Amino acid sequence: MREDIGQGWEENRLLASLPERDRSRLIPQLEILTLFAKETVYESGEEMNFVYFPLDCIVVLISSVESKDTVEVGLIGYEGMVGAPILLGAKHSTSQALILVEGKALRLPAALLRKEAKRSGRMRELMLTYANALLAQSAQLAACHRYHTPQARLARLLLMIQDRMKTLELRITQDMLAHLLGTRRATVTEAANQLQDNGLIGSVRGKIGFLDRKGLEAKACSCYAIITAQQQLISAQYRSRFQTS
Amino acid sequence: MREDIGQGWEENRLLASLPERDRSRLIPQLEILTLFAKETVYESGEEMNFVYFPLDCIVVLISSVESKDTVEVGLIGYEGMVGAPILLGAKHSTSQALILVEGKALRLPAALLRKEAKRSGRMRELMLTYANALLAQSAQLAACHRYHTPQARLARLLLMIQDRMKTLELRITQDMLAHLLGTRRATVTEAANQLQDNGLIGSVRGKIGFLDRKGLEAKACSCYAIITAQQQLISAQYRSRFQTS
DNA sequence: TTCATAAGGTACGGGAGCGAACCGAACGTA
DNA sequence: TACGTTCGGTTCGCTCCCGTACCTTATGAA
Repeated sequence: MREDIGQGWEENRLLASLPERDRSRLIPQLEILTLFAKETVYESGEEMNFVYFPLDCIVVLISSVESKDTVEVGLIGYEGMVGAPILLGAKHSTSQALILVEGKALRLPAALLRKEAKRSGRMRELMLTYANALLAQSAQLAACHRYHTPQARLARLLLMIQDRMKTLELRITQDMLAHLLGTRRATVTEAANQLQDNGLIGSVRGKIGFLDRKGLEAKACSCYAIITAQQQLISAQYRSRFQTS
Repeated sequence: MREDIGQGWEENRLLASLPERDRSRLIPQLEILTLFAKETVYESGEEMNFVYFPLDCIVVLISSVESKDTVEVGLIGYEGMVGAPILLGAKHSTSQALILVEGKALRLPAALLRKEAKRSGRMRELMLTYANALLAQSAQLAACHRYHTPQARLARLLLMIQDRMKTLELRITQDMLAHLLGTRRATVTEAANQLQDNGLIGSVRGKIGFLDRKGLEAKACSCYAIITAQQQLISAQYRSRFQTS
């Protein structure tokens, strides 16, 4: 019953939802580390050597058609893991994984994940369920980026980020937001200023403060509710299946 | 060594790639049926009671934000299966699955798939690998729909469809193509006429004929090559892992 | 043959977002 | 304090695509 207290696994919902037996076998193999904003976890096409369980950092999955033409296709925080496709037999990442918000994460060598997933059916099922959430998210975002206004998408994205943060201040540049939304920076500026004029956010150089969550939800497109509902459905599956937490 | 000849499983690459033992257990449980164009296999949010292995039909996965605002997020033919998320623990479909091209498919009750997947690690791995291809496809299409011109996307889509057909004549309306590309029908008309003027396709009421494949590839966006390469990588994994076919 | 319907062609105004560029201000680093 | 760099605000013309609408023609059932 060794615990390695302070590792912080309780902060990650996937790890916290693991059956006690599986988790205690996993924990000693986990390495805690700090991930810094704008660092790349996986380059597109690159081999995935580790999986990461975010504790308080946020990672975004990015798909691109040219080096500068990019869009967000997934957002990952403490509720999930980076590298889920490894469980699907993938060796190489098909998208870029970028640190959006600095913070800590636990990482595990891909080979060990494969071994443990083979051993424990429950652990495998749990993580596959999360992979399903990623798939649903990607599909929804495809439609979102196609149809919704920059402002609605910005509001949605900010809400999704905020859900994965503990503070009310987000360190991010409009340039980065533009890459995630697949628009120009100037478009983000306009959208952000509108939100600010409505008192929903406070936007200053390199930072965005959350002022009025309800108001943001009103401005956000329906995709926010859809994606959030899907993720909560997943969480419910965690609990109902494993009776943990 | 019963064979149930004529079931047609050889036509589906996933089934054909299964280890002989797994396949022979699966085949007696498969039911062959004809799927008709414009039929819905799964409605979005609906329970998935069966998985389908297309033989010569083509199914498209559609994501939507409003009933009329839709985009294609995945295309499935004889190389894959409809309902892969069931393997990820999903009960309900998160996207609509629509028959794009009429044809035959083999279907299997979801419960039986779960049972067989639990029994055979190889079968599970094979199908998860395909799920990974779907994930990659969805992500790539998100960027594609955001950045590429209607004409390039139309060419890409037509090529992807043609890859899954045996004939050179596709029965499809421009209205349907518009739904898949997430544009107006009028936009499809213009794009299709341009392709026709270049002698790449023959477009008549409700039908499109493929005239110049190389030419189409030249007009298609890079996403065609990217998605195709990913799918072929998957196929390579089938073979290398299971030494079948 | 008739007729309703489905499918495609075309046109028009309009607006949203693009690309590019420039400027000023804030930041941090020496 | 000074300076280079990063970041945000703003502008310009422009283009592509949208929404809408109307018309013609093919299709197939009555």
